[in-house]
Amino acid sequence: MRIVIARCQVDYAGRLSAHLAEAVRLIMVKADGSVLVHSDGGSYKPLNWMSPPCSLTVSEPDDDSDRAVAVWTVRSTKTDDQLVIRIYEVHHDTEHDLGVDPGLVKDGVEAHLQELLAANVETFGAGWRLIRREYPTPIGPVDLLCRDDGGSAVAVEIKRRGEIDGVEQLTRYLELLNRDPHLSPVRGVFAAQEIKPQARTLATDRGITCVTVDYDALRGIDDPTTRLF
Amino acid sequence: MRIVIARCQVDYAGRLSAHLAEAVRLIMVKADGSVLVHSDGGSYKPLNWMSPPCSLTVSEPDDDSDRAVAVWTVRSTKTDDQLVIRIYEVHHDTEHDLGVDPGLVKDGVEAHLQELLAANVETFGAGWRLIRREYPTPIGPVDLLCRDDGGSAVAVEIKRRGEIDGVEQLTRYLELLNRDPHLSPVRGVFAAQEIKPQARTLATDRGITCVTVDYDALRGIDDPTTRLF
DNA sequence: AATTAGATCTCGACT
DNA sequence: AGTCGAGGTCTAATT
Repeated sequence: MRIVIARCQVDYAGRLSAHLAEAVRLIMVKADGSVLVHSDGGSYKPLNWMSPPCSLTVSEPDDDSDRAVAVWTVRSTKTDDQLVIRIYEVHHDTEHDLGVDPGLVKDGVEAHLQELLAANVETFGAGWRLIRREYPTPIGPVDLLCRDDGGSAVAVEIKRRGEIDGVEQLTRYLELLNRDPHLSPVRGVFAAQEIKPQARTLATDRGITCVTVDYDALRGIDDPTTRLF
Repeated sequence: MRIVIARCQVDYAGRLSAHLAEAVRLIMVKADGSVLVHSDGGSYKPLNWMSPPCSLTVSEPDDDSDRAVAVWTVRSTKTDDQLVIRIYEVHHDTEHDLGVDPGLVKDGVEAHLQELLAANVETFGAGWRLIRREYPTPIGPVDLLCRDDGGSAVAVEIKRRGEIDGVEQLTRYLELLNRDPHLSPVRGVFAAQEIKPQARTLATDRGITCVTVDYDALRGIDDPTTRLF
């Protein structure tokens, strides 16, 4: 990885055109040839960048009036996207061998939440039983199909964050499931770590029960010895 | 901006939990306190990060058996998100004053395309007139509502890249607009710089006309003196 | 503050 | 290879 701190001007042309006026920025050139231009603030997103696969060519300015000490042109190999970096003053330029990264390990995503809830359907109520996970319907699988203590079918939609589109999705599933005489009547449960007020209102209005799930507590129930990493 | 190249191990706990095993990585600390951890590949997205506002505290490892030379804890000020970076070996550590960035200037976005097409509806055909931009419907505004040379109403949906969901959106608008006896029959035009084959097929199947727009040419028509930056 | 829609979205899974 | 959905989405405009 090459790290350059330089006064530069950047132009991107591709899916859109974007321009960065002359200023001091960090230019990161990764081992795969990708280039990132960062300012000293903002978000984790670079101001400008080129994704791999791409190639970097260094040249001198065409125009003698151009004060640039170097012009970097980064071209995408797949598309005709192009990033032109005019470098006016180099403050820092180092190269580092980072080696291969073992990569990120994630925990806590929706799939794991579904897994935990499937193994602990009594979270929704005593006497609940799981019919199956990913119960198929013509428009896609329902996260969980259960029977409550009274033997009634319940479709459960699980989200990390419960928003309005999740309620819409569950509503569509319920409409289809209720056409099946073996299941009908099927009611709905909307389960999420956090449910937005608007989503809760819509769900309640449609007779859907909202359940906020404590992920850590649930993981504790599932296996009290489980600890992070 | 502080640039550190170090052998490190990273743990994030917040909306999810994520872990990075020990390896050499770039750690970027921006002026606003935000922290980015990059590997020598992948995309512009860091492996792990903390968005501002947040604070960084440096400590020594609690456990004597921990070989770490330093432990950085980055805490979000707003949420209880936390990033813990255990540093085992520092390869590089420099600080740079970048100053304030003038910021990115974009050109070529959908809004500008809509503006240009509104001013040049004859792009779609001779004799076309604009009824109005952002013509309201109960499910949101249609980009352009026009009348063609024969006086028939035409709804125009504009996208930078025409994909299938854009055709679906236009279809919903057309269904609503055609309920209005003052407008009906209303036909549709799907305009984009680039239209995906699947979107084109669906549009054609529904009697929607596809128009690919040359943004640069259109800008030239609108004002021949206009040049980028 | 909350909501909506776009993003050079990115990223992964699945077909 | 294309399509679909989720994201620690982020971001900005709008209500």
